[in-house]
Amino acid sequence: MSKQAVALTLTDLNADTPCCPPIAQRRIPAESAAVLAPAFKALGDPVRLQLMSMIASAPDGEICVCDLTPAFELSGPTISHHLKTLRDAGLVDSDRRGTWVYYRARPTIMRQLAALLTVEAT
Amino acid sequence: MSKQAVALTLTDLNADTPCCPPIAQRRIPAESAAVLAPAFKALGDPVRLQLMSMIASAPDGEICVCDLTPAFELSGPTISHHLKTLRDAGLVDSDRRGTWVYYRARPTIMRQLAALLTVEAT
DNA sequence: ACGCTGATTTGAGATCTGTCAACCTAGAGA
DNA sequence: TCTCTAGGTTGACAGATCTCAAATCAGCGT
Repeated sequence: MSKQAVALTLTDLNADTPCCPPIAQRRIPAESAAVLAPAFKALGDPVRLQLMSMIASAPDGEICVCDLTPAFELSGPTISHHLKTLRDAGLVDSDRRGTWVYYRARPTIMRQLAALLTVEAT
Repeated sequence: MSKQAVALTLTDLNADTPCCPPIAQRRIPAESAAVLAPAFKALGDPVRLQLMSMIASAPDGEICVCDLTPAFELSGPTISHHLKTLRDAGLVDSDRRGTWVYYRARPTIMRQLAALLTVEAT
C-alpha cells in the first residue's frame, strides 16, 4: 500500500472507521504498526496510564493540570513531560483557559486501540 | 526468568472477569496501573506489535519462531528478545515441540486490555 | 509595570531499551 | 557419540527514557 504515512497518524487514528482489522484477525502491516505502536507505548507507563485514566474519566470531560499534578508524588515538570507524551501520541488534547490548562481524552483513538485488541469469542 | 513476577501478572490479567472498569469510566488505581502498564508497554514497539499480530492471527492458533524470524530484517537474538518481552508481559505463551518452538496468544489478556480502552458511545 | 501563580521547556544524570556478535542449550538423527 | 539446526542467553554499546532543578513562558492581579 502506498498510502501517505504522515496522514495516517492524523487521519486514520482519528477516523470513525477502524484503521485496521483486529491484530488477531489479520497480520498488521509494518506501516500500521509504526503508527500504532507509539500510542500503546504512551500507555505503557504506570504514571501515564493513570493520567490517561484521570483525564478520560473526568466528570466534565476535561480536567485541569492543577488537579492532575498533586495526585502524584512527582514534580510538575515530570507530569508535564508525561502529558506531552500523551499529547504527542494523539491520546489527549490540551486547552489553555486563562492561567489553567485543561486536558481531554480523544475517544476515537481509544476506540481504535480497543478495536485492535478485539478477539473473537472462543 | 522470575516465575513469580509473571505469575502475579497472570493472576490478575488472566481472570475472565475484567480486572478493572474501563479507564474512561473510573480512575485506575496505582496498583492496577503498575500491573497493566507493562502489557501496553510490550505492545509499544512496532516489531513486537507485528509479532503479536502474527502470533494472534496465526491460522492454527500458533506459529513457529522459524516463521516469525524471517519476516523481519532483524537478527535471531533480537526476535528472541522481543518474544521474551511479550512472554514476560503475559501476552503470549511458548511451547517447545521437538526442535521448534511455537507461540500462541493469550486471548483473555488481550480482552482485558481491549475492555480497559472501551469508551462509551458519544 | 510589577509580582504572583500555573504550566512548559531546557539541561543534566541515572537508568532502561533495542540491537547484534558470540556463545550456549535442546533436540533430532545418523 | 557426534553433528547439525532451531532458539535462547550473555555481554556490550548506542540511543532513548524518566526524573528533577533551574529557567522560561503565559495570564491574572494589584
